Amino acid sequence: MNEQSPQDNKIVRLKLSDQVFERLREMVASGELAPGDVVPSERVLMERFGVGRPAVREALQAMQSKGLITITHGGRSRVNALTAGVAFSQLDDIAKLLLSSEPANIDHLKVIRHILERGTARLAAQKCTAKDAAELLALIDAQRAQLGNAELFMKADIAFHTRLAQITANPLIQAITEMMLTWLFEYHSSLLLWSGREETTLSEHAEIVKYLAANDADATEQALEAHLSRADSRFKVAPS
Amino acid sequence: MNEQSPQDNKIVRLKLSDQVFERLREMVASGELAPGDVVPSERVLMERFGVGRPAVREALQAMQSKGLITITHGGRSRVNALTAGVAFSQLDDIAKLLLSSEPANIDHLKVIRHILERGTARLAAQKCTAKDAAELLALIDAQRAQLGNAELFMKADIAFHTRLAQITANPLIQAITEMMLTWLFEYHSSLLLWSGREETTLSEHAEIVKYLAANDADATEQALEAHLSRADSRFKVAPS
DNA sequence: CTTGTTCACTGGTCCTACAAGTGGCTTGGC
DNA sequence: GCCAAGCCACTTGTAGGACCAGTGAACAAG
Repeated sequence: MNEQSPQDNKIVRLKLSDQVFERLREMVASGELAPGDVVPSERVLMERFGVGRPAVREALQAMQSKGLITITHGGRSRVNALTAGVAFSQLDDIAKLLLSSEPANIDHLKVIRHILERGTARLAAQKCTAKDAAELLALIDAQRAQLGNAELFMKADIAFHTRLAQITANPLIQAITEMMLTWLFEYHSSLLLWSGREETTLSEHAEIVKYLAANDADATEQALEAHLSRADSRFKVAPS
Repeated sequence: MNEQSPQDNKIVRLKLSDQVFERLREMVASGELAPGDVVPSERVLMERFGVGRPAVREALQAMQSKGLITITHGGRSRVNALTAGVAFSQLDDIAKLLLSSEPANIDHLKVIRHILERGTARLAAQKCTAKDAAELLALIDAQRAQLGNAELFMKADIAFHTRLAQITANPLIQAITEMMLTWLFEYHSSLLLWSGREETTLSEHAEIVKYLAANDADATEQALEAHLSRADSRFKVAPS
């Protein structure tokens, strides 16, 4: 018999809207509501579940905030394709709070970025094709074209790292990489300072691609780590 | 002048409830609403923002689903302490869907676990103290006591890996580690099969602690990787 | 075939009413 | 003086009705 804490025995009442949400999630999980499908209207769901409009609306709003459906005023709500990116986007609001309320969280996030991108680099090096390498080189050229525009340069930087992650064929890695970089960039966009090292960034990117193309996991990992260690200075908060 | 996609020019109307949510989030971000504080009641917020009760309720529900506040029926809502764990818990619902809808996502998640825990192990090996090592050994003993109970054994396993992550002094790493392990465990709890290798798990844990205590980052990483590679077989989906 | 209009549907917002739950204060008993 | 029980004013949960604002399909006119 399983040991339980006293709280395990408590009867936890679910709100009506939570129960409606569970039903809707089950409909998505089972395929009864498939991506692209129209979501039954509020009035239909009221009748089907025998509840009032507030409970239905609360459940639908929860579905939308989790990225499961898209609600349009006056239009018919639709079921979204279930992707990692959609799922993680619900973290955006609170990520902003976590990063602004505790400056140390910026450094914590950087550490995770290092760990994830090093592992990603190793994996990508094992799977990199000539096409992958060519597209990464094209992205380096596109980034070079943005010299002089800090914001577009950073966006191109994110595109490079996200495409690198794509080589792993792991959609979760790709989504998490893009999400973290977006947070680091967006949070600091107002503090971004020209570091004067963009050419260094570009040549480091090219070096990484060289090792990726050679399918050299160790060299790719080391080049990536060196790149990240130097690039971190770009994300330092300006002295106050 | 920044290049913009056609969508950047669209006028996006914010719902009233979204605007109320923004105000509430700003109050949390600014400290006007601090952890432990009572959240103003629905009636007070209706008056303050000059909106109807539905808009206020929607915004408060969004705050709760993001873990920012706790609402109790009949009681006064409270502001939560902002932690990574609270933030990530909002992913639980959709993580279940992602993992059940696409079996490949289980493998994708395992890959990320490998990458994160390897990096975590390296970092932890650099920071491990005798106290850390002693507590890990105690957790191994506690896990040994759960032989014969698959569910509690797995919970003890999660506790071991989470405590290991704690050594890094990075709350984000700790929260993410615990979250991922909980997903992998919970999702498969109905499919869990005795692998007969629990003693191996325990001795591998002890080996990891030995290298942690010696502050040997390379050996810790390799031992952890070997452990994860073997342990992965335990999470295989039973043939259908 | 294109464009404009209409209308039935959709979601957004509000108000009123009542049910159910919580927490603080008061009172009575020991 | 302390503690427990009860009460009440507050809270959130749920519902129905009403009206506003937006969308999309159908149809008519040019």
